[in-house]
Amino acid sequence: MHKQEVTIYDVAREAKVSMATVSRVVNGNSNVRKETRERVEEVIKRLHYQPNAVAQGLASKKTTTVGLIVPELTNLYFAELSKGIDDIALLYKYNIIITSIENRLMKEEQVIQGLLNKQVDGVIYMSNRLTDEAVEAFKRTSTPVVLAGTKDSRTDIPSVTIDYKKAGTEALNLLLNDGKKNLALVVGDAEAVVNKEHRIPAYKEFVADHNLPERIYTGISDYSDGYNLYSKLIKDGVDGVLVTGDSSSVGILNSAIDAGAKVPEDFEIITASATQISSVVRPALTTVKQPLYDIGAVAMRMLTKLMNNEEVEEVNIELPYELVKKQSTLNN
Amino acid sequence: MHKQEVTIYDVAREAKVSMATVSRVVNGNSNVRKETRERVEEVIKRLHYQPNAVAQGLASKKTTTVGLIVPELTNLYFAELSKGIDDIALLYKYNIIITSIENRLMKEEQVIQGLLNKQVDGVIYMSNRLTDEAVEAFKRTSTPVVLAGTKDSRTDIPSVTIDYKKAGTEALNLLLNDGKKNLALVVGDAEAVVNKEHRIPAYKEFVADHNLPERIYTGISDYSDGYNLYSKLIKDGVDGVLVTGDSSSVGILNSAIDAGAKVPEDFEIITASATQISSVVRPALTTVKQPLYDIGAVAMRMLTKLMNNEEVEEVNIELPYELVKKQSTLNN
DNA sequence: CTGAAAGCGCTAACAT
DNA sequence: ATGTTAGCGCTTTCAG
Repeated sequence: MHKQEVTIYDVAREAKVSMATVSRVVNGNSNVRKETRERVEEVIKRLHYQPNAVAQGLASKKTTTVGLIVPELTNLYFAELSKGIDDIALLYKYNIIITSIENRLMKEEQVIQGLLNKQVDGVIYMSNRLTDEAVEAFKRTSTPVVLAGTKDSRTDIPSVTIDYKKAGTEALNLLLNDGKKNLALVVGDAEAVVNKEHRIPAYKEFVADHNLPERIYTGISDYSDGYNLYSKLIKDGVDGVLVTGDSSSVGILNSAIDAGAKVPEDFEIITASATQISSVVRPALTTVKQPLYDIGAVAMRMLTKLMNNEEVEEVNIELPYELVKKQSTLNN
Repeated sequence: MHKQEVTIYDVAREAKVSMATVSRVVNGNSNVRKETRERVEEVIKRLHYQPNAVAQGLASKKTTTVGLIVPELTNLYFAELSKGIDDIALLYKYNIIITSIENRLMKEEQVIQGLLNKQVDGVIYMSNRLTDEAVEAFKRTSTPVVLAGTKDSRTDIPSVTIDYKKAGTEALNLLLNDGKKNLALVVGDAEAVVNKEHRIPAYKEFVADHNLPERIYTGISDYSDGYNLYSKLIKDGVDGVLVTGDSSSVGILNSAIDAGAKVPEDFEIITASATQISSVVRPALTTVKQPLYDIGAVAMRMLTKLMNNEEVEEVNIELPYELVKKQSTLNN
């Protein structure tokens, strides 16, 4: 922030009107005579006047900025969500302050507080692990918050998701139909709400219903986690896996290939979150295709309504997903 | 932005000091007696006072916010750069406003102006195509700007990059040493500074020096571009390619595999920007491994110095890269 | 339709 | 070490 050459005051003086009138012109207030407006606009252009958004924010109590909280920047899952958010934000002229919470230099509540101190008009939270502290912080503030790709059972925070439980069950059914009898669930963070309350219960229910052994592997988050897990899966006799993470599913796949396994004949893989990564590997992975872009876009749209105190009929939106059958399953 | 319950004034009254003293405490100014400080801190805690960053910004002319300009959000190349930036930004307590310019709803200069209006303390620009308008905007402002992963010959804007020319030559040499004689260069945006002024000239020089045919394919940006290009490459007799994009190189690879080509025996591929994508495919791609995280981190560090009016010895930094030999080349 | 004036919440001289 | 006093640049009643 450096010297601001031209202020609203300069424009007012030059156009021989008051600051108030310039402000009206800048903000498109209709209560300005045509000639006055044109005169002011001419001066604005001539002087290259640009309003100071910080001063506007202080005076109006609106910053036209929203905060984004994401677990990690280098994850295509969140990047695709963010793109949906970004497009809608642009449409409604909001800027985005993005904060990742992978770096443990700052606690999550501090990150949220920092955003609130910056007076963001709203927040979109995308971490799948909604901590108690975060929930507390969200409850304390009157700033609207929307969860994208995650939900919370403790509260009524608005959210946009898919039906994770149904999607999981559907995927497991595909594996079962392909004749696989030893189905495992591979998850990253077992405490993540979506896993804990949706995917894991869905899996447990499924194997119980079908009299199958229960094999849940947790803490498998990245490529190498997945790669290293494969041998254990084989040792346990697993012949079909539903993997929540994208990179980890690819790790398992490559490990299987390297071990000479035949995918999908001997071993089937389905990933529960499809991004670019899972579509470029060979054999291509069968995936639960979540409408990531749409989840982000709908979440941001909902946030604009909330920030505008508009009526929002449904605050917990579930979007449709698709089970896309590729070559990592037999698809009988 | 909603009702702010507690202001600095409330704290001052409650602690029986002036606003100035509270401000000093909040900002860690040492000119406060220990007991006073503690009393103020107690009140701050008790009242849950949080400074309003917008007001601070207006009064101090510093927003502790930097703007990031990236071509697209869903590209791991930029995500990895951003991660380096983010980590250093966190360290120095800067927030990040991220703006992508893929959406043509707004012209680039408007995006930049928007950032400037928000009074960001600095800008990091990552688009590989630095337009004249952007350069003009950067020249007009006194807000520091650093280019990350790109440079500009028209101006002296600080930048952090690698030696693209040298890296390209080295990669081409590898292909040549493997016995390939019909080497192609596959680029995305031919007008991108890095391509136009570094990679393409390096390639032209190389093929001229070695009496090889010159085959440059431009406009190949994403996976399907790459996938579709392969047949043309084969028709042209190409047996080795250096590909600037990550997704497009994977597209070429998969297309080659699908066509039954033997990689690397019949056809070699090197990608000039390694991200996660190029390492999970099989055969794994030989890559020019750019230190993306470091480029981002160094750029952000440089920006902190610039924002702080500190001395910066070298404003055009080149970081070391590495040619990582994988299975898409013979590596003789 | 336009202007005057009072802030928004905080920082930064300048005094003391 | 602490308080006083101006603003920072803009929006927003409230008059007229």
